[in-house]
Amino acid sequence: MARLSPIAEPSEGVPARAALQVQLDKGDVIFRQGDRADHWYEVVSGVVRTCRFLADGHRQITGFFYNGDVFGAEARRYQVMAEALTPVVLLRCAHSEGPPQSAALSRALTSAQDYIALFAHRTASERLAAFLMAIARKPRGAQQIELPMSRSDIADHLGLTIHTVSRTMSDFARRQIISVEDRTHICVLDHERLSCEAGEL
Amino acid sequence: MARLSPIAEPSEGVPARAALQVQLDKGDVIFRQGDRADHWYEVVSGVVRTCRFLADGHRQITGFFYNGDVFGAEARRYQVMAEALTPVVLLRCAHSEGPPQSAALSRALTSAQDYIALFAHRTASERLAAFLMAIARKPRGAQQIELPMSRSDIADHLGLTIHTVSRTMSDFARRQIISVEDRTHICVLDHERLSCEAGEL
DNA sequence: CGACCATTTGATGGGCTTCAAGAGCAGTGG
DNA sequence: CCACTGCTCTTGAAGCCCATCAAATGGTCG
Repeated sequence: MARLSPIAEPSEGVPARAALQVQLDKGDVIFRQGDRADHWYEVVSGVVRTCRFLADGHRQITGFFYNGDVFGAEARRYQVMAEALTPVVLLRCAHSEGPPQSAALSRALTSAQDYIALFAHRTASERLAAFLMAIARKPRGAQQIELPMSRSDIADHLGLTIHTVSRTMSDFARRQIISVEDRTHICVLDHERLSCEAGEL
Repeated sequence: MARLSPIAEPSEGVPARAALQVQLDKGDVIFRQGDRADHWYEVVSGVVRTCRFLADGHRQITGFFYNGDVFGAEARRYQVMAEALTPVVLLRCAHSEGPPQSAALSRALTSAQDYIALFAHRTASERLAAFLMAIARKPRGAQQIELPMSRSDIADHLGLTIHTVSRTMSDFARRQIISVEDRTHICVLDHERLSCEAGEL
């Protein structure tokens, strides 16, 4: 599963320190909920998802991580499980070599708070639109965006059912806000109306 | 408004450093959303609430903080506003004297994730029950719990309306799970059924 | 008392979940 | 090549939960 390459140079912002470049296949588990949190990661390429399982058995996808994103910056134990959604290349940094930068932690905290805002008092349309816009910002600016995650992943991320996600996606397509090429590729046809749907008036 | 006392000793876990003890009245603003985050705080006594305003004008109460809780550990700028819900005594630590412990940050991150879990796929009963149980754990173990926050605060914290909060509270009382003494005091009559309502089967 | 505010309670409607079924697609094997 | 299987995704119909609209109650303060 994991192929390790020798020492690699971490990206800017991260002080020089031992960082191992790790290569993983689609579906590989990076760490599990409850494991001792002895490393934190930065995505070089590919997409990672983190999720946790709730008391009632529901799955909560807490985030999708792209190039440059940091995850697993918890202290002590991981609060979530991390999996490779596509083949990925990661930089792995040991906590022993210094705590995860408080910069990384507070970035995580900020995104957690943004994520909370997504839930409160927001309709399915608002959630999905906000999600699509966030994804659209991620890679290059092309209006064609790739959704490496399943509908089920999106639903578990947005706190909806796959039915509602699918219905809302179809609704956006019907109204020419997006067009659905296939399951994993959509085009944003009208950024303005999409951001309007997201509630950013 | 703020009465500052000389140097005080921070609580365990926090290395010796300059910490100012601050005393505030009910309603005082501790910091505002967007302010430069130059201090972080630990509650000595009283209750603090943090909130942010969303694009649509809605208010989101992101947390209530009791004795020993840390808030305002953001880097750069505060993401939320903090207010004294009751008269409070706080320890105030400057960021300049070292970053907020990554311990404090990751505690904040953990509680943010717990908070997210509260939102996803949970009914009004589950949310309110979980909230009441969290509050009940906060001070001493007495079954009488105090709610220094208004129904509106609770609603904005749980992503519900005051109507639903009130209705659900009445429903719990009708079913003898809690009893409502007055607006700010309730008793938990049946912890087991309350935790059951919270979804912790 | 009377004004004001927070809270409670009732009635109605809308949005999302749930239940149910069908469509599209990859893999397997005859 | 084509059934057959299993999966994800889509779509339709019905019901429930919560927001909304509306009004009554209770407490505080002048």
